Amino acid sequence: MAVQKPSIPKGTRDFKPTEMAGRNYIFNTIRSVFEVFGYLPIETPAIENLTTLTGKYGEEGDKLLFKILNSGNFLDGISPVADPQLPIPGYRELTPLISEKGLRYDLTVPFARFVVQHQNELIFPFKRYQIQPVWRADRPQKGRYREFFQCDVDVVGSASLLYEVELIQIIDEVFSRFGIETTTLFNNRKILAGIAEAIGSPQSLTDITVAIDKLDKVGLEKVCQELKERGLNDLAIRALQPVLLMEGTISDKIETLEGLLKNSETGKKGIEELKHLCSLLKEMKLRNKWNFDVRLARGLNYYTGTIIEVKANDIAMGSICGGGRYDDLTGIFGLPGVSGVGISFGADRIYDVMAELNRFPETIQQPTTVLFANFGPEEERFALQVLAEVRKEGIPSEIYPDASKLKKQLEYASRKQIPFVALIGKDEIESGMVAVKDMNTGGQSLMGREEFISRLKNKS
RNA sequence: GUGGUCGUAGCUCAGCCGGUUAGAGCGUCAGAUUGUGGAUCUGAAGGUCGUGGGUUCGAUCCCCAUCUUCCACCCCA
Repeated sequence: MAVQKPSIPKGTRDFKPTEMAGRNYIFNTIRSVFEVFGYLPIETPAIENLTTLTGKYGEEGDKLLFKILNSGNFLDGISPVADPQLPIPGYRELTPLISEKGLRYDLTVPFARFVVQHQNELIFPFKRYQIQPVWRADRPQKGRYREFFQCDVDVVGSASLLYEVELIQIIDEVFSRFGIETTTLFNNRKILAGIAEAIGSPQSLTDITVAIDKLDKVGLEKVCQELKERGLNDLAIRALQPVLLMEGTISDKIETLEGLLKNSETGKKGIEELKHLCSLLKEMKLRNKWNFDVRLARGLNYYTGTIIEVKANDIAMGSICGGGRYDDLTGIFGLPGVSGVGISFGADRIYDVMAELNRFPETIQQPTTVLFANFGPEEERFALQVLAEVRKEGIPSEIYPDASKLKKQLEYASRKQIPFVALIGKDEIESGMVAVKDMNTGGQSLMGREEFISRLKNKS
């Protein structure tokens, strides 16, 4: 058989030990912040029933779902070309027949499913965190992978704005610990809905949000042009101008919106929530910036209230954290009227930002503390005993597998950044001492076992 | 899904107008040095030129397809 070139699917990556050190540092930090705020972990399967996933992320989202072909003969019982009289079904019709499972696209929808399924066993408000990979059949590019980790915190079973505040505090704490300066932008879907109402086309909420989301990128003119293409009339577009051009402090913006939305109940509710949130946040003394931004839209269509997005200040990268409130995500699974709010940290993007900004602490690598050199079968037996003692003390240690030249053994230690090498040869066995070489200074000294171990303990 | 881009040794990259046996640096391995790493020197190994077709007397080079990389759009973490 011809050897095949080893490869992994597009948009996926292998992680070497040095990279894992950074990744674990990120996961551990985020996890410990989540726990400080009283969230508990759950996990859900990588694969879900396709019916759980489809239709939750909009039409675009459905296209990005990885679907799993049914096991066995997935064509059993369906034969689209057997009868030439019948029309050949499109992939939309065919997909559910040959695939009934898919890889999860995010952690929020599986969580909603989880909550409904276990509703009688959970304590509400239910606060959970979840750190697991998700998959999207997207085309890879900067900061975009087909397999990546999300770190979600959500709370369901309460509509309290206290949780919005809590999530923004979590964001602040996480990025402070990472040393990344961020800006947390938020908006409220109810305000966007109110705007759509106010300009007389409530049905074009999505079109409006998608278009104005691009304002920073493409400018006012193109946004208006796009709105026109999406079917908005000139009057509506003109009515939208004050929103698009809105500047100044949060209270300035709120004032503008109050004028515009005075006839929209939904809009007024949104403004009220916004004001409440801002007044709470003002008292929190956060270290990172935050701001209200009407132009923030977010495409995920299950959001109904506050929406949140976080960007790193010093680097061009998509959002590194995002989320919002969803009033009825559990409704589709048969549990209506349960409000939830949550955010998701993009661990892989955070890694990229940390790497580029050089924010990883030096101490995250945990290399072996001591290597026992190998001088042959006799010495090996003796070294093994000392090694066991050292390991009993919890000191990461290893022995070189064969009696290669010392040069080679030391080089191995040097490359693995192992700070100490224990040399136990015939002389040492006789005297009961250990020769310890300090790889940083190059110096070497003889010591008894107890001193040896306490020396390693202090250094490790 | 749309548009563009990249692919030559483990890594970073040369390779002239299409022409003999595809090169360099770094790394790897061995030795100089049989109980002492990082330096130096000597030597060696390592290539389906991403893959598959095509044009040509002849293709790493030109054409087509495909995979992969990176980037923009869409969308998003």
